Amino acid sequence: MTDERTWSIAELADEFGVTLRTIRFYEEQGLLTPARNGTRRIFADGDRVRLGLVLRGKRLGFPLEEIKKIIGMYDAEPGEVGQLRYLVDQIEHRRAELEQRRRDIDATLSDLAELERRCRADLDRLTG
Amino acid sequence: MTDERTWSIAELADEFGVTLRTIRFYEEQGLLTPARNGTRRIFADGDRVRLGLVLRGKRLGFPLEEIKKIIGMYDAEPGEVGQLRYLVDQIEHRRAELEQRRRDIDATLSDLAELERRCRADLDRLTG
DNA sequence: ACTTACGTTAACGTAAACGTCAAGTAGCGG
DNA sequence: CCGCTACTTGACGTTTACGTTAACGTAAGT
Repeated sequence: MTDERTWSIAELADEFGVTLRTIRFYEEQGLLTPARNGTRRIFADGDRVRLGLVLRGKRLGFPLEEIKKIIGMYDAEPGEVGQLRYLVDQIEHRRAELEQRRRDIDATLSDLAELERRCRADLDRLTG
Repeated sequence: MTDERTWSIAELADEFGVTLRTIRFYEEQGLLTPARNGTRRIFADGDRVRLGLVLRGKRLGFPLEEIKKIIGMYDAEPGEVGQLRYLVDQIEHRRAELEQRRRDIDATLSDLAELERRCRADLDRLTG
């Protein structure tokens, strides 16, 4: 059976290390769509997962608008053939983008490694 | 001999696909420090490299302030032992950050691959 | 001398992603 | 009923990273 547990806004904020304002803002932007009990927001497991995806996107430096599109791809209905082709196309696009990022990261890591090597050499020289 | 070629602001902007305003802004923020001929900016090879580093940092989603610190590490003087230790520390910090990013990228790529697999399966089913 | 190209500073405008009050509501223990 | 706690919706403020005029200088081509 599916996990029936739910969370309050404060619980989620606490768990993910964000503020209440942030979560409300994400809902306002259509990134989250929690249920309601009266006016109170009720977060189900799916909402939790989505928040995780949003924050992962943020760590990657994507703007929220981009993140929204990416997450949107996850829960798109199969729909018709044209939509599916379009979606596959989008996926390719994102993949290329991410692979470029990984190259940038690797280049930077390589630069940092070289820098660290030089630093350690200097340290060895200075401290004997 | 070192490459003595220089560039105008427009040449650099063109080469890197940014606006003049962007380059001027980067100078204002201390990310670039081109020489001058009167009021005109003269960019040497080092300035070009720095601009490349700035833009790579941007592709990675770092704010300019962070980028400034990172680039600052590249051309820090060896200096004293304490500074070197601090620098090595900083490098470690950045490295950890970047490695987290790479994990996020790999996770996302994996998600996208799974998504694409499902899309292609749907397409196969629909188109025979 | 006039235009065109290329450059300059100064200053105001803008969009994103929240922070930060302010003012109100809803439930619960005492 | 009182006060506390957790929650709500505005609404304005803030920072970052530039865009966008405005107003001007300079040097070359015709």
